[in-house]
Amino acid sequence: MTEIAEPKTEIYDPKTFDPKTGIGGLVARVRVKLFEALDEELAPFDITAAQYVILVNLATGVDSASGLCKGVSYDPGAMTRMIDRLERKGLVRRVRSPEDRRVVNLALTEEGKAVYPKLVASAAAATNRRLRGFTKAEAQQLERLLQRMLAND
Amino acid sequence: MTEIAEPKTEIYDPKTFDPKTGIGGLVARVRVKLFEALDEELAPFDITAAQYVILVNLATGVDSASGLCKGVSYDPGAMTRMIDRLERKGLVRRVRSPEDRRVVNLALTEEGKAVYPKLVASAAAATNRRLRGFTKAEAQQLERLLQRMLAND
DNA sequence: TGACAATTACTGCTTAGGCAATATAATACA
DNA sequence: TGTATTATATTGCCTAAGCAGTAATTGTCA
Repeated sequence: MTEIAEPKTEIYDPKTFDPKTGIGGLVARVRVKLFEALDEELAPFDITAAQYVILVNLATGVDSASGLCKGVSYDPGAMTRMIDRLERKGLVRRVRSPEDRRVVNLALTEEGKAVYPKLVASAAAATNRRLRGFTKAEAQQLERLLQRMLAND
Repeated sequence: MTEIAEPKTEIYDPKTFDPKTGIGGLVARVRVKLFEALDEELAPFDITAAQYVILVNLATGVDSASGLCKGVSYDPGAMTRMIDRLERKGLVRRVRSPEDRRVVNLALTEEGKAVYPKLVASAAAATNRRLRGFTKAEAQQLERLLQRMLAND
């Protein structure tokens, strides 16, 4: 019987796997801490971490609701309401696209563009707080490892 | 003027910080992917990833609602209802504590104990899927880096 | 002892995301 | 051309988490 060479990818043995210290649990807890720190830094601007993520995407090229949904794995319905909130705050503008009349083009307003750099600086500060004690090389290595996990699709 | 020696911990420069590739965004997206994989693996058992986390804590020593809240950074009200759901499913049992009559002691039912190992194996499989291409050493290094981020309080 | 504070669990209210159904517009193609 | 399929955005409904307020119990300490 010819066996296909199966790559050895069993990092965790299901028999001995410790769910408390597994990477899943760690990632979840780190994410909570990072979002807490970010919400704290952004509170003076009355912006939540979730809203900040949307603004980042709009500031860096994404210009439609469907593009946002794909970029941040968000439900279209939730996205509509998220944009409602950002529009009410005067940070985002909706403009029906002339080329494709199904799409609503999104863009930061002048006010949105004005606060954006401050939000980014706050995010950097929040991240730095959590990375206390890290060298730059360690932070970059962490980035690379996480990017490889993301790439596994 | 005497300056206090400030440790150099500025991993990210607020001026040049790229929010798209920052560790915060990466962690958030990796977490989404891990939870998707976990939900998928747990679907046959009709258990969500969030419920699984609670069961893990109950199986590994935590025995009260307040203990759970501390362990998983969860709101007490949300926890009450989470336990309601697990109790309805017959996986968890509430017993008023005789020592401290404020607390409700929690424990896995026989049925809960019976499925638990299968859930853990599913979680290991879900994690392994995301770690395809990783060596064991790389996975352990990722664990260490995440643990250090958690320890920064 | 007795008054006050802290802890634990719970309930109502609000906010917000996921899913399904819908309307509109664009695209494919027979 | 006309019809079916796909894409985009929106709305309603359901679920679930956070927050504030409450009741019961325990701890503190003057």
